[in-house]
Amino acid sequence: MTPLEEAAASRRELNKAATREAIANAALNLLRAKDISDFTVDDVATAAGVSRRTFFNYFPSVEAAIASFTEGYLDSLLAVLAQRPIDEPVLESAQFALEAVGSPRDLAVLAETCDLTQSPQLSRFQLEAWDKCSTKITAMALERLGGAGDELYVHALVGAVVGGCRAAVEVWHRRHGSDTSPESLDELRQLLIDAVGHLRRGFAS
Amino acid sequence: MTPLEEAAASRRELNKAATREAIANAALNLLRAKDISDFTVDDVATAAGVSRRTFFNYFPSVEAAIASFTEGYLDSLLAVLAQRPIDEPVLESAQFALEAVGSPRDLAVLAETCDLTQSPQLSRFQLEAWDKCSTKITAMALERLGGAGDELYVHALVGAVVGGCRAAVEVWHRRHGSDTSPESLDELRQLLIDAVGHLRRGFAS
DNA sequence: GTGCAAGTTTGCACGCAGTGCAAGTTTAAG
DNA sequence: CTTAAACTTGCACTGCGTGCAAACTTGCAC
Repeated sequence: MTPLEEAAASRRELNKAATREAIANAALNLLRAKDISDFTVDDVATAAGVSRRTFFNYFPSVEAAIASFTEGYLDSLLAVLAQRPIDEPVLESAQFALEAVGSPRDLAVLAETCDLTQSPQLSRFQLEAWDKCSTKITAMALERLGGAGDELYVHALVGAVVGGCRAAVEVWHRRHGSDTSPESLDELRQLLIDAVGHLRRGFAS
Repeated sequence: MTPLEEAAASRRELNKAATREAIANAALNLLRAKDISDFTVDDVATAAGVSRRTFFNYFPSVEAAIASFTEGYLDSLLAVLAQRPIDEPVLESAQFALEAVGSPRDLAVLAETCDLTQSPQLSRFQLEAWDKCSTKITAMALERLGGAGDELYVHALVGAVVGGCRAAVEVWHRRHGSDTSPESLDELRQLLIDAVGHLRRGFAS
């Protein structure tokens, strides 16, 4: 276990991470089986092998547990983005990150949870995940520019990119529904890149 | 009362609309006075002069009542958009709508609720309001094009526009905080238009 | 008007969400 | 081994959101 990649790998941290994952997975599995309104926090906690109270030590609601997968994917995307050279145009960096992001597994879970998002409340948590991502990217971009860039320009650019990506996911979902086969996921990735491509090209219509 | 503007103005409809407004205003007034976690649905209902149960006949939560103002503003924007000529470029239509939208009152309330949005849950409902707006605009655009336009292109364009507008509101809020004076609101409107302007111009950096 | 049908408000009751608290259990470190 | 800090758990309590049925209001026809 390389200390650089698995920082802070004390037993405590490992246990916490494992518990968190167990809870999130338990929630996802239950959501796969039935509607979110047909099971309770108690059910998730029991399935994860922890008490109801412990569940709330990790997530404020079932919805938050589910949305943690979306957050995870977007955070890994952010990590790629953070390592791009400073002088690379932002939209190129975005396309690179979308292309590069790790195992198809992350993208697959994003796609699946997207399909499983039926309830309004869960939908709100998913929106929040995207919004948190926008905030982080904007902060990163502003920090990199060090006060050189126009505030509105940067915020609007990031907002547009993230908005475009959300649109791409929605288009994919309309077309493929719950199909998370590798080919389907390839198209999702392509749609994401194309959406950013439209931004690069500008909207002339 | 012109039947064209105030459609379905039966006594029933009027009463319902009045009650709805009373509840939303009661919620907003309470939020002005204290943190959202420091009052309950009961408080809002009492302030609005209805029973707790009736509150829930109109809104599923206090947050939804507050977010109804944002929805109202965005819907009025949508109404302007719907009346633009079909051949006008979308981004020009958007700028026109942002410029034209009615009384500064609507914009003022949007700005104020934005400043009052501290709690994560309220924030989620606000995000939902913007997202509903995206969905409606996209549906309108697709219907207008009648299958002629590229699905991804339209979705991405709308997503980018709405994302950019949200960014503009955030920038304004960072700069002006809770200042909803006419001059401040003028700058908000200008930021919104400039954000769409950046999209028209394309992001070249 | 009278009366009826449809829509609206309200109280009641129930299960569940989310949180503070304090007592128990596990881990890290001297 | 001991001790402090971190983590888990049970308990209790407030408030949310909803189904239901009884009142009440409105619209419409006779």
